[in-house]
Amino acid sequence: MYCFRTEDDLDLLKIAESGQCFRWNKAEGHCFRVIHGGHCVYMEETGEGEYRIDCSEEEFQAVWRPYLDLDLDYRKVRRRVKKTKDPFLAAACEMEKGIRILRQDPWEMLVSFIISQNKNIPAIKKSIEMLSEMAGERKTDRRGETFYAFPTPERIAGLSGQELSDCRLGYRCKYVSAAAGAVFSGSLDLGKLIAAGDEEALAALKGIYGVGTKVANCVLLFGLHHLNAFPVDVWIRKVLEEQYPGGYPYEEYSPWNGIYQQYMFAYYRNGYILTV
DNA sequence: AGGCAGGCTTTTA
DNA sequence: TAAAAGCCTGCC
Repeated sequence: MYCFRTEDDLDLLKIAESGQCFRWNKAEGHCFRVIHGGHCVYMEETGEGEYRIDCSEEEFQAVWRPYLDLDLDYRKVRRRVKKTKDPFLAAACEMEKGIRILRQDPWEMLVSFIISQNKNIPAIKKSIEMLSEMAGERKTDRRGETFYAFPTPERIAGLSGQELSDCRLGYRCKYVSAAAGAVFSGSLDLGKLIAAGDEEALAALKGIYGVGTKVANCVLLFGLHHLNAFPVDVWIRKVLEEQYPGGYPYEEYSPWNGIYQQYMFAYYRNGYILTV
């Protein structure tokens, strides 16, 4: 059991509902069961700014501290937005503070966001769990409960069309296969894209069959931690049309456009209340 | 060349 | 029945 404090933004519920992660599930009380790679922990906010994770300090430092992106000050990110100049984004930041951009596994994000197209979040989660059960390593968490690690590219590349279809992937089966093949064969090196420039990484991702601009930007932001990536989906498209008819000031918010995107996405989808 | 309509699996509300 | 953190193909 490891406990830590932070004065910075960290709202587990908001993160769980933010749409960037699909393997956070509510356990008892305000506790979340989080699967990340081959790890599974229970996380809980035990008091104002106080948190508890059922792992060793070594595991926290090595795995969960980077995962939660605790070394970036999100208060500082929010403070850049001036209420007088940009009331919509300022309100979004204030309402949705506590969201952070997790450092998730690039491969898992690639598959997850390929699956996400034309699905709602419960359906996305179900497919990911089925895929993990089908091809992921079976493990046991600290409470003795079974969980399945997200499958490797090799294991997914080895699944038959029928097996993928059984995970309710529908027409996305061939996309997932193509991605697994590209990563397993080495023609796509996701690790190398972490340090690559935004444009280069985006182009490499879009080279995969089934990956368009929107999915590629989600992988950039949530899998490769390119915090300036700005996925435009149907919700953000509406935000841009309604709130920024004269254009959105990307330059001004660089290199954190992706973080602001998350605030706006959550704010708008939750039914925003703009108080000027 | 670049833009647009139509189709695609399945689940959810 | 429509919509869901879309993308591909074919047509113009």
